[in-house]
Amino acid sequence: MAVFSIAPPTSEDEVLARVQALAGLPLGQIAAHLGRRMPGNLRRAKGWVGELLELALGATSGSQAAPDFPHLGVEMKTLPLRADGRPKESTYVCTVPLTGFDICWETSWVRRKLSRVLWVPVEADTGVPLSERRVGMALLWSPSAEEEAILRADWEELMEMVCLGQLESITAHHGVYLQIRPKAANGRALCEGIGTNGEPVLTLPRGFYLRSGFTTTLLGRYYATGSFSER
DNA sequence: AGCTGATCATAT
DNA sequence: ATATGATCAGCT
Repeated sequence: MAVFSIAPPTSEDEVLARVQALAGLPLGQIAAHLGRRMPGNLRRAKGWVGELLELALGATSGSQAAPDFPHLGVEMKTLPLRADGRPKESTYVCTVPLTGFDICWETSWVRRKLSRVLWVPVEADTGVPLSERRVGMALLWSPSAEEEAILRADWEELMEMVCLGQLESITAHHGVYLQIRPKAANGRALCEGIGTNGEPVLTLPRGFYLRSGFTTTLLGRYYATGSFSER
């Protein structure tokens, strides 16, 4: 079957209708419908599930630095779930601007990315074959005032360290909801950062991630007693 | 078992 | 190299 594309949705309601139609479907069925190859596992295809769902929903992805649904300002994130329904991984948000020019939360990349997110839970229990893992009920989310206040505090604390040349002392232990971790092809990948004396240095590229504890709480509000793919 | 640090693939 | 999509795997 040939790969074909699906037109971008024109409203949030359309996004929701499409993603709700996927709820309960196994990834193998979605992949077959879209003519996508099924990897045996995700070891060498870590982004496969996210790319499949982007295609299925009509996201105009690619590697452009834009939301998945640019016209709607909506970002889509898959959320891999353990057998018990809790997210098993943190969620990558965006690259950390290591040259320190992004100093305003209001206009920050993190805030823009997280302003409107379509969370799409997907079964990720390694005991279940990839093709049999099902899509869950999605959640279209914006941070509450309380959530944003904590995200902002995390971001400001972390970015202050970046700007002050304290990058090398930042570990994944910093931050309540947000953390900074390496985000690179490998340990030899380098980019420019700020050294301890303000001088340019080469360092490992980093990314902002949302802790899985945060996304667990997000889902918990909506899936308190519900089943995986039905509300 | 959960978490941190490291890594994999693809497009531009 | 930097953006997109993330998960892997070793250590505590």
